[in-house]
Amino acid sequence: MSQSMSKVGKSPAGTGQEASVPVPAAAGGGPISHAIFRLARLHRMFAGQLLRRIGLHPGQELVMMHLWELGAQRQADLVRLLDSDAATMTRTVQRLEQAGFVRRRPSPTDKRASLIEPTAASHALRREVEQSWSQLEDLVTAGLTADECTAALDTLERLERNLVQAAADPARADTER
Amino acid sequence: MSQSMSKVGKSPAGTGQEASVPVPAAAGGGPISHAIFRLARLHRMFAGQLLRRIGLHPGQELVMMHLWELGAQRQADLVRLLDSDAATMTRTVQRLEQAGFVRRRPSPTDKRASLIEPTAASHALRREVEQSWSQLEDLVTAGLTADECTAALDTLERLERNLVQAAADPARADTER
DNA sequence: AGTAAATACCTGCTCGAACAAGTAAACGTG
DNA sequence: CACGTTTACTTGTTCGAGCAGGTATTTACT
Repeated sequence: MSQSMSKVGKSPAGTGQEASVPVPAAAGGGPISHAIFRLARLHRMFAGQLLRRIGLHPGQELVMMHLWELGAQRQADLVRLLDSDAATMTRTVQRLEQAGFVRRRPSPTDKRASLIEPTAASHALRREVEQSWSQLEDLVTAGLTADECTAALDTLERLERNLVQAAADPARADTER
Repeated sequence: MSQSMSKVGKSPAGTGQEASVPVPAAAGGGPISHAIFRLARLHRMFAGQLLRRIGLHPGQELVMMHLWELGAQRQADLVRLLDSDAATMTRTVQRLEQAGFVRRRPSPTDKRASLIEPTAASHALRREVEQSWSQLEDLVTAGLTADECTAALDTLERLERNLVQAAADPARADTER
């Protein structure tokens, strides 16, 4: 957390013009991009903060949530579920295993794969993780009405959709149809 | 990029109900948080994609932009400007130096500090970096009217402000006044 | 059956992010 | 001037993320 948490309340209060946190200058081009960047940073920081108390590192909680909800999964399934990377998943699972939150069992049908399942010990964390998530949600949506939340969600998803589409398009645009 | 870019267009087209990308399940609690998470991920992915072609790693471009705009800075100033970490900055600067985009000069007034300045070689990148930023901005705001952009920016900043405040508050709430 | 291609994982490497310590220089105050 | 504190940076470690191979298996096709 180092910096961020301590010196976040910048504005000398009065100008009423500056945004809220860092980059007063170089952000000129790409205000939205920059806002996404800052929001994401703060968000990750808080999530990390919350998770740290539980004993998980950011990212691991997503794996656990999926395992708790869907039961044993192969790593490849987790990769697809989290839209993550096979290499990252290998190491994340190794660490979760070493931490005792997860266990590996060879797949009965595929000698290449192994099934990852949550341990009994991990279930003790579930409530805390879910609580942290809703706590984070409360923080970020503080002072927003239900309607405003919906609107915010729409906005976020709209931006997301743009990027998703941009990720799919580039090749097409003429192959498209 | 691995996964994300390739299998991003999920929905079998027709249900019209599912959001757009990963986590169909475990996201229940904290829809906004989750949306922020996904958007940030995609956004970082694109930024990384763009920067990679230029020869910079995500994060380094921000340092360079500040240096180009403000001229030589001490590491401590960069840390404050980017709201980053001193340790991270040390290594980022080392890598930028090694890559030839930055040079160190001992501060004339403070033997502890060194001034970081952009090299001539780095200036060749400036245009490309700025172009990439606006390209990313275009992608993310595709199909949005100016008003919608403003609204989106407001939303993002609203959420950001909530987190900023939450970072400042915890101790207070009674000390507040 | 026999071979080429796709899959499931693993390992090594670079990088940013964050925490913990540690060193050296600059300050502040008595 | 001496003493304690703050400041500027460095180094070491863990972790997620992403890229580039590398090895068993499984599958698809001829």
